Order: sequence, then structure tokens, then C-alpha cells
Amino acid sequence: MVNPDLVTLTLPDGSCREYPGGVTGADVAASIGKRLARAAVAVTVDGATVDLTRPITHDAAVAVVTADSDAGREVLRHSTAHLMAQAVFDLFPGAKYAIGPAIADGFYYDFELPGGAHFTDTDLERIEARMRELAAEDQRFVRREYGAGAGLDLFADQPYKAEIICNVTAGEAGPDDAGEVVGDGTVGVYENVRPDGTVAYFDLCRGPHVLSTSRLGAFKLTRVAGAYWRGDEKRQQLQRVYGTAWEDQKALDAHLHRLAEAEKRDHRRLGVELDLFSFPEEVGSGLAVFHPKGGTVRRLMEDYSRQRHAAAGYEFVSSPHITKSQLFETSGHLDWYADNMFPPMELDGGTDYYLKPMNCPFHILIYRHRTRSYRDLPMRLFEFGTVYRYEKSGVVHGLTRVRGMTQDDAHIFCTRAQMVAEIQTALSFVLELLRDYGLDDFYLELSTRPEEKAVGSEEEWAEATEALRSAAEPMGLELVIDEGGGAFYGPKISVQTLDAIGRNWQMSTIQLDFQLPQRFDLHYVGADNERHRPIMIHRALFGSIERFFAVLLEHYAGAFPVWLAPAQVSVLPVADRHHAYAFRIVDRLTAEGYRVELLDAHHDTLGKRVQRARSEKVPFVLVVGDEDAEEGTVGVNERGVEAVRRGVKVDDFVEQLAVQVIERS
RNA sequence: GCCGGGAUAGCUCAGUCGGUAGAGCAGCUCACUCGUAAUGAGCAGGCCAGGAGUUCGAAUCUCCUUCCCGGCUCCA
Repeated sequence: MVNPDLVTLTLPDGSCREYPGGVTGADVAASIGKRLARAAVAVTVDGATVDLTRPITHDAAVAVVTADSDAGREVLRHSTAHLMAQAVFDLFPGAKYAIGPAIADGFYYDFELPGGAHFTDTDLERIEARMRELAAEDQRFVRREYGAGAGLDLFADQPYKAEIICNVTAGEAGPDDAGEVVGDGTVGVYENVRPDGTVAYFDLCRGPHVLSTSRLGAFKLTRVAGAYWRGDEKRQQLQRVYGTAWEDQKALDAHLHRLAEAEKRDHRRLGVELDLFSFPEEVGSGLAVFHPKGGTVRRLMEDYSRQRHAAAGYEFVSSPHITKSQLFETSGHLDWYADNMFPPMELDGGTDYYLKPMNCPFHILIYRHRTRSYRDLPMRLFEFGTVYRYEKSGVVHGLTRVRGMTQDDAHIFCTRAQMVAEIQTALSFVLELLRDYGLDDFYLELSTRPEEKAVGSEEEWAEATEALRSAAEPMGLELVIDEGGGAFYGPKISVQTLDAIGRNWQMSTIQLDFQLPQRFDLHYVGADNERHRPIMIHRALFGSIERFFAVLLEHYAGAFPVWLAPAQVSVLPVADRHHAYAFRIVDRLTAEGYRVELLDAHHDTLGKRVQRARSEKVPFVLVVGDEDAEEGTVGVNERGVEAVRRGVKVDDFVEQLAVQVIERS
């Protein structure tokens, strides 16, 4: 006989317990253990995460969500966002609030301040101080539910909240709204209630939230920024405050430490420290110059890439940086891409010349130079092509977002029958190449037809998108759909790469294009002696050399593997009398094709020179003294290895070096 | 492009109330000749991003431009 007043709850370990009907998550946690009750921030009931105060009225699978889980941190962060909004209302009466979700590692909240005011960095401190006061007040988070009409009344003077309610009740909830309102037309509201019962703050919200503001404490506001309402640059720009929040101070400190570590491997910082490249103000925004060491790494990257491309059946071509406007009229770039192009130069009595933003039209002209047979296909034209794109001033960022860049660009002309196989070959090729450079964590993204900027029929887009998908699926990698992210002439697959500290970068792109062959009226003569339209595949594997350089630099934290390191070996004579021997080592290694530098003993102590070579992240530091000169040995300091190996035979060292270069380790 | 914050020696940064510029590291010279994470002394280095304005006087206050940083939007 089932007792109707009892509910049976199944816990994550599979055990079942009976509780009175209406029991709450907080009660359940408390019944299991004190420590769990303290750590609890929410509870999942049959998979849905709800407040600890929500009564449970039927049998269910229940799991307590603790603060130190991903789901728990999300609750903490969302609750901290509410706390922040409350602090902002206290300090800026009349502020309007928009949305305030939890995000990776933190949260933000968007506001419109009265009189169009802006937050400053000192406001950040004031807001944070106020948040700590409010947290200490121990305000309870209390959930209320309203109908759509009552909800609208509640937010009558809050236009952004009202818009969200209207959208949701009209069934047009965007992804951002999902965090704010429950989906069934009920308007969820959370109140922050002071111990004396008065309401300090209320917000439109789906929840769940922690029990009380006193649970919040390990947080820090990090930055202020402008952000467009609903991410639309045509709409109101709001003031956004970012913050981070964690289960305890220790976790917060660890997060801040990780940020500091990530900053140390920022490629812009390492570029200066290791003397690799710079952005002279005299040249212009987003235009890099590579110094000798950076130039060496770049050359090595390119050399290996060329070698691999030659082996993969690519032919090498070259094209100029500027061209008459007509080429980009034919290609459609001036219709669809003009915003990203530098303005034209008028030459030769009125002819406009443009800097090229892409290489494809040139490769097309090479293809079109003579009649092509089906026997010529697939035709794979490769070029390190330098392109110029007029990026908006606010988006330029180190080497990852520049206005002048070199792409390892190729265009494959093939038949429709060949296209899926060609895409697959290109995908396998890029993954193999990226692995050779030390990257091995990827997922794929399939970008579909852009809503506004697209040429060609829906059918062609659908066919091209399907071809990409069918080529991508056998790769065994996660495939994420990026709706509307394609280029104007076709859909694309991009390879997203995760680096050593888990950040993801978009690099390689493979794009399928039915349009440009039509616009340029390309054809080939088939076995049937008829003319046919070829398909074009655009692909860049590094994406751009600049961005790939930046990714490798950050991935390796400046410590390039031996095969890529600008200097592979530093030779340090202990004293002047060892210079002759040191030079012999240098000469031998140089003759064998290694990049070697000598740090002589004229000026600095040995310790100083060791320190210098290490700070330059040279893979091998060789110290040579009396014993070495007599025995034909070197003292080997290997980067990342604590112990020094003394008395290593030069031949043995050279062999080790050779192995590491060949293995690209 | 939009919002906010910046720019002082090659690098990292001081510079108070508006009174004409300072350190450490790097560089150069000299001494030291050294077996593993900074030897010592000395020298040199600045149109205080650029321009205009306010002022007796501007690194400092105001405006404009350039460039950088953090976001938004966009992207290889």
C-alpha cells in the first residue's frame, strides 16, 4: 500500500528514500549530511534543476547540486548577477536592467544607466563593495510566478524586461531569453527578501537560485564594456559589467591565477619578449612586421607546409597584391565584401585598383587561361597569398586579427563527382598537418548559408552544405552547426583547434563554391567532349600564417619545439680559452643545418649566459669547458629538464638533436 | 564602427598642487675569465604618441588625430 503522503525519492547512488510530500531539496540534503546541506545550491528533480526551497510532491529522481559542480557554479553565478544588479540599482537609481546570465567562468549583467551614463572602473569597485554589504544582509531568494499580464505590470518601467516577456509569450524567445523566463507563459520572478520581510530587489528569472545572498562571497567584478541589446549593432548599446564567481575563495583565487598564467603566454607579450614581431605605429593598425627570430619560425612553418603541399599534389602559383576593380566586380566581392576591402586607388586615367582581400579570383584566372580537360581535374592551385582586409578598428587583435595577412591558400577545381572525395582528402590533410605542428585536439564546425549576404540558389546551397556534411562526418570528430556563418559564395567547414590550455581557435577553413565558377564562366571538357562546369573548393589550412603563428606561440608558451625554434642550440664556453672549442661545436652543428648561437665569455658570467639562453627558451644550452675540450664532449642542458648531463659525446648529442627534429618533438 | 580605459627610455614602470624627466632591466665601455637561473663600475639613451588650445609656464588641464588594451558586433 503506497502512502499518499509520502514521496519516494531516488538518489544518484540508486538508493531510494521516503520523505513527506512537499519535502524540499534543502530538507533532502540536510537528511543526508551536514556537509552536503552546506554545499547545496540547488537540486535536480527528474533532471530539472530547481530551487532548494521548491516542494517535491511526487516520486522522483533527485540529486543535490553542490556549489563545486559546473551546474552549481552556474547557479552561484546567476545569483551573483542578481546581487550585482541590486547593487547597481542602489548606486544608480533609475537604471534599466536587460539580461544577466551566467557564462563560462562567470556572469555579466547589461544595464542602461539614467541619462546615458557609463560605468567607469571606479564604479566597478563601488558596485563590488555594495554587493558585499548586500551579501552580508542575508537576503533570501524567493521565487514567485505571475501570468503574462501581471508580469508586464510588474516590469512596467523596465522596457527590456517587458520586451523579453512579450517575446516569450509570443513564442519568439531568443536563446538569451531562455535564462530569464519559464517557457510555458508563466513569468518567473525572483525576489531578494531582507530578514525583516521587505523586498529589496526583484528580477525576471527562470532560476534556480541559492537560498540567500549570504551564500555568495567568492566573486570579483572584472570589467565594464559596452554591449548591444540582443547583440544587434543597430540597437541600443548597453553597459555591461562582467564578473566571476566561485564556490569558495580558494577556487576564485585559482581562477585568477589561471588568468594570470594565460596572460603570460599571450602571444603579443611573448612576441615582444622573444623579439619575434612587432606592430610599428608608423605602419598602421593590424599590420605586423616579423623580426629575424619570428621570421625564422615563419619560414620553417612555410617550408614544411610547402613540402607537404607538393607531396599532396598541389601546384604552386603566385599572384599580385592589387588588381583592377573589374576582377572583384565579376567575383562579386564588390557587391558582397566591399565593407571589408580597403578603398580603391585611382590610376591610369580613372581605373580603380583594389588591394586583394582574397586570392580566389586570381587562381580562377589561372584556371581559365586555357581550356581544361576532365583529365586535368582535380587541379589544386596553392599560394602563400598575402591579402588585405579592412577590419573595423575595434576588432584588430595581435596577430590573430590583422589587416594584412598571408594565407596558405589553395583552390581545388574539380568535377561534381570528385568533390566529396576532394573535401575529405583536404580534411584529412589539414588534420594531419596540424598534428605535425603539435595540435591534436579538434572539432569541426559547419557554417551554413548567411541570411542576408549570399549568392546562388537555395538548392545549390543545400547541395553544397550536404556535400560538406557527408565529407565531415567520417572524420570522427564532433561536428557543430554554425547557422548562417558561411561565406557569401558558399558554406564552409572550419577546423576548430583547442590549444594547450583549452582555448579554441578557428583556423582552417574548407569552403565549397558553386558560384564563382558560374560568375567566371569556368568549364572543362568532359569525356563526352561536352563543356561542363567545375566545382571550386577554397581551403586555407593555417587560416592565416599570422594567426597560426599566434596560436602556436601561445600553445607552446613561447617554447617552440626543436624543429621550429628560432635558435635550437646555444653554445656557452666557460671561459675565453674555450672559445676555439666552442666554435668547433658551432661550426659542426651549423654545417649539419642546425640553428646555433654562441654566447661568448667576454662579458658575462656563465650563470648570466645560462639565464639568458633559458629566458630565450632555447631548447638546448651546451656548456663547454676544460674537460669537454679534452674529451670531445659537451654539457647538455635540455629545456624543461632539471638535471644537467655533463660529458655527453658530441656525436651522441647530434644524434639526439637529429631524432628530435625528425620527430618534431 | 560602438562603449570604456590607456600611450613617459628598447622593455617594465615612477613622476604629488601645472614649474621643463627618474628607476630597474636591456644596450655600450672598462675591469673580471668564471662549470650552470642576473659580477662590479662607468657611459649613453626621452619632440613625455602626434597636432591644436588654455596658461607667464603643460608629461600633467581641454579638444582632435594616430596607435594600444578590455568588451560588443564582425572574422582567417
